[in-house]
Amino acid sequence: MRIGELARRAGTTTRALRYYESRGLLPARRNGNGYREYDEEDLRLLRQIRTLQDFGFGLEETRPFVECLQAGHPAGDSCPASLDVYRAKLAELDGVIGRLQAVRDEVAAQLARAELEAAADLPGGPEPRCGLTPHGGAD
Amino acid sequence: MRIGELARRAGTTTRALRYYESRGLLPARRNGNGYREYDEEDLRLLRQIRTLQDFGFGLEETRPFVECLQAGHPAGDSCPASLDVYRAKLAELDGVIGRLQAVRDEVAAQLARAELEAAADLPGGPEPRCGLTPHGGAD
DNA sequence: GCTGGCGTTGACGTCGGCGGCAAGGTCTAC
DNA sequence: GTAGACCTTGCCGCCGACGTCAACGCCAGC
Repeated sequence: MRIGELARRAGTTTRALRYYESRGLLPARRNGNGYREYDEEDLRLLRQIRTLQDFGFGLEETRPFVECLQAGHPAGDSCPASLDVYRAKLAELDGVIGRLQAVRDEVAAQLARAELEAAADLPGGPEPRCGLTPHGGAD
Repeated sequence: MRIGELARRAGTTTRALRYYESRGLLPARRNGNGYREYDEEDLRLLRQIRTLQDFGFGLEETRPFVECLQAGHPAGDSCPASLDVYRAKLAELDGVIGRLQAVRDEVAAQLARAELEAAADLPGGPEPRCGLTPHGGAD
C-alpha cells in the first residue's frame, strides 16, 4: 500500500509518516515511480508508534519497541530495552505527577487563603501579605 | 537600580527582564543614557512573576497578579482576576494530573504484563500479543 | 586613551512533532 | 487531453520563554 492508505489505516497523516522516516523510525521501500510502498508489517510498526505516542511517549522512546518488532519479536515490549523505557517512563511520570500534585495543593491553599482574605476585606479586615509565597518560606 | 542588579536580586537574568518588558509585563523607566531604571516596587512585581513561574504558571497567567500589585493592592492575588487564574490553574492541574495518573497506571500494568511474559518465555511459554494495547480495546 | 564591565537593540537558535505550502511528477478516468 | 487525486522534495511556521551571539554605546579607573 502507499503512504496515504497507510496513514488512513493508522489514523495519522502522511506528514507524520514522512517525519518518522526522516527520523529513521519507519523506513519505506520505494516502487518504480519513487512512491513509498508499505505492507501490513509496517502497519504493525506504525500502530505501535501511535499507541505509545498517544500515551505521551516521545518518538525516540518508541524506537526500542519498533526495533523489537522489526527484529521479529511477537510484541514491541518483548525486548529488555523496551522494558527499560517502560520503567524510565514510569519513574518520570511518578516524578512529574508528584511535583504537579504538590503545586496543585499549594495553589489550592493559596486560593483558599486569598478567598478568605477577600471575604474578610469586604467587612473591613486586617492587612494581608503578598500573593503566593516563594518556595523557601522565609526570604 | 539597573537591570543587572534587579536580575541578580530576583534570581533571574537580564534577558528574562527584557523579555518581560517586551511583553508589556514589567515596564521600565529610563535614565539619561537610556539605561533601564528600577525600584523596590519593580522587585516586588518581579518576585511575584518569578514565584508564579516557578509554580508552572505561564507568563500571561501572571499578568493579572502583576496588574493587581500595580493597582496598589497589597497582594498580587487580592483581585478577582487573580483568583480566577488560581481556579483555572487548579482545574487545569486536576485534569493533567488525572490523565497522567491514568497513563501511569496503564504503563505500570503493561510493564507488569511484559515482565511476566518475559519470565514465562524463558522456560517456554505461550504466544503473547502485541505490546501496549490501544485505547479502544478491540480494534 | 584604553581596558573592562556595565548597558543597548536586533536577530536568530532551541526543543518536538509535525502543519502548511510550493512546485513539480505520476497515474487513472473520462 | 485534461482534470483530479495521488505522490515527491524542500523549506518555513508554530508554541513558550528565554539563550546566545553581534555590534555597538556609556562610564569608571588607571
